[in-house]
Amino acid sequence: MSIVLLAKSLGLSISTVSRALNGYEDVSAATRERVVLRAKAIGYRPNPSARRLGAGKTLAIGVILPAAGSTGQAVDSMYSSLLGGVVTEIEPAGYHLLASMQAKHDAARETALFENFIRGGWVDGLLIVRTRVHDARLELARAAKMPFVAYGRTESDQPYAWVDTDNEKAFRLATTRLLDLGHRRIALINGPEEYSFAQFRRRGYVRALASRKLKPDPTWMLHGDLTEGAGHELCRSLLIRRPAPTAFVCATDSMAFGAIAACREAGLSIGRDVSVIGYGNSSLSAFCDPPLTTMEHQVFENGRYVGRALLQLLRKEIQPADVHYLEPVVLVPRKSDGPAPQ
Amino acid sequence: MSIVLLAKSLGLSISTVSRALNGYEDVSAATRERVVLRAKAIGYRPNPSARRLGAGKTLAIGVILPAAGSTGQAVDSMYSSLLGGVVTEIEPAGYHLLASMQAKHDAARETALFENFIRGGWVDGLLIVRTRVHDARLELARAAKMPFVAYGRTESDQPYAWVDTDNEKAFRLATTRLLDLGHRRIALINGPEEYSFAQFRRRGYVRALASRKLKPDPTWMLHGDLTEGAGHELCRSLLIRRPAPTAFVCATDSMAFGAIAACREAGLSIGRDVSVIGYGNSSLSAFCDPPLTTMEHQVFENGRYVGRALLQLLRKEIQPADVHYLEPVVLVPRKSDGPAPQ
DNA sequence: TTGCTTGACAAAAACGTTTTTGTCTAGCCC
DNA sequence: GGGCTAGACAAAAACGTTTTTGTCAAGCAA
Repeated sequence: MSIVLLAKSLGLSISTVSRALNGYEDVSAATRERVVLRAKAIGYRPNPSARRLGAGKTLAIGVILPAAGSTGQAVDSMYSSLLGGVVTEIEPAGYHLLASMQAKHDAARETALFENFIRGGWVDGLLIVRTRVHDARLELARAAKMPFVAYGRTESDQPYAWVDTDNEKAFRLATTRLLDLGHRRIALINGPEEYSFAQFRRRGYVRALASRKLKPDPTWMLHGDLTEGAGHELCRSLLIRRPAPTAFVCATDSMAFGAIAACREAGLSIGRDVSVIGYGNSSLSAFCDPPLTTMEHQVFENGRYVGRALLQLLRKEIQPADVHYLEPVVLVPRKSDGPAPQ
Repeated sequence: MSIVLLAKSLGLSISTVSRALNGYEDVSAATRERVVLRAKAIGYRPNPSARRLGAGKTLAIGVILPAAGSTGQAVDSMYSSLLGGVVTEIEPAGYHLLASMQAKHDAARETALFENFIRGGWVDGLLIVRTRVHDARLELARAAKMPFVAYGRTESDQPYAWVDTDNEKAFRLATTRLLDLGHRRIALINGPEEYSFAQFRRRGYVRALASRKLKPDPTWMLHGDLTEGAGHELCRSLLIRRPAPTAFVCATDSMAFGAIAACREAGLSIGRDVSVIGYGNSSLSAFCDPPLTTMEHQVFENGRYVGRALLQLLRKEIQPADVHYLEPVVLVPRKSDGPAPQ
């Protein structure tokens, strides 16, 4: 009954107070000021639930966090920074972030959860993270006319809003660097292949090889979870081949650390006998031994971009097709790679 | 108008339909079943906004994510797993997680944000993370009669619900292990001292020393951000002292990795010349070189515990004083520590 | 029979806003 | 002076539920 009291204390009608507070033009400047002042004075805060019902808006952006790895017991830590960036932008506009989580790596359950999210009227907009090559979520969101921004691209014949890292360029750069160092047997330790980022990375890797007339060997492009364990396992399986790779490009720093462990177990010196490049420029990468050559990835900033884009989409200031932000990628050279051994 | 249509299609009143769906006793079993069936058939989903307004509940749990480090540009990655655990539990009960973020390390702004969260009617309950020794947030939540669970203890004369790790025991175990290995000059590389966990860890360290009649030296207990950079810096400042420490107990694995880097730069062999113990059992700790001796910390599981406690508090099935869960801590011995050098 | 209780449902109020539509006055033009 | 417009505010409807209160018949005891 709060706005009622406020209106009463001002001798105005509820509607005038509401319109004054929401900045409508049909309230005189003097009245508006009086209302705003009094509202502040008595500490009036519009009830969000009532507001939502009245305006038909939820003032919330939804996101479904993907579980990391196959155990489903953790969330990829990258997302906390992404969400931090999003919240930083949407919070001042009065929006909040409604987080759900996908318990397991299960596309069907994920779709159901997603549909509930959309259809249930929980949110005004969506953040779709970790896109797949073919991603049913985009179609669902579109069908429900729910504004969204995808973090990562996907295959779609319709325009849609996306923010992505230039994965292809990143892996082209990394692979080219290794080629320039004289490596010819370069393996790719990639993430799960259903995710678009893995496809882009693979493409970058393949193109770098192709530009030197080298034929990429599919058995040297492996996929696994984005964990140290998977990196370790995949690297090991590559090292026992003859001839073995002399260099590894990894989908994340975590995988790179796993690969490094495997190389070390095989008695190889990192940066001399074998080269490893990671991705993400995690805070650790500068402090490990040897410091990891990796690719810089500004997750927090990307989150901010996503947040701004979502707000503009909600206000219909822009169209989905206007949101195509490809984060430039920078290689951070350190000591985990070096000239190819003879 | 959805429930209206559903009611109409059944020839029942809105109230009966509502009560049937919400499991009230004054609806006959037959009618209830008929309603539930039809609701499912026509895909009826109660509008959350209306529900919130009608019931005076928001069906949301609020959390304010603390920024990591002093830059405020990232969120501590630990929290994504904690939130994952919380969501896993509250989701099936129809609750969602509303996330906000604290842009900078600024207690005043944090309090304002927090108050808005509580007073604004955004949430039914709160998750208060990274508690301080004196934490204004608890008083605010209590004053607003908002149920909450604190992740981490604090100094308070009132009972409150908390879930915490046994930080004291963890650091007692770690320090004792080093003492057993013959170390006498053990330094503590701790987190920011305003946080309660840092106090508990310090206490564990001090008590372990005291139990061997060793007098803890305050200049050997340093505080810093929970980052590799801080761990590196603090460790360096300790290594130039004479006599220098032969062992380091660190507040997080990240700090430990930083400390290890500093030791290596000083030409020390980890596990031989110097011992380092971390905390958190991060996925990396098993794969680094040498594998890191650390303490196991089940963040996801703790999140689940928090989620369950929150639900029970909201349903008033338990009192805040009933929620006192101290996660047992286990030391995971690996290779980053060893006998004290002569 | 009367009165009371109980079971099953319905009517209506309440939740606190926003939005739509309405009213009234003053000013202006012809 | 009549009609029109614009400005400023008010009344009332709408949003879609939940909750409170009401109704009515059947059953039962005295």
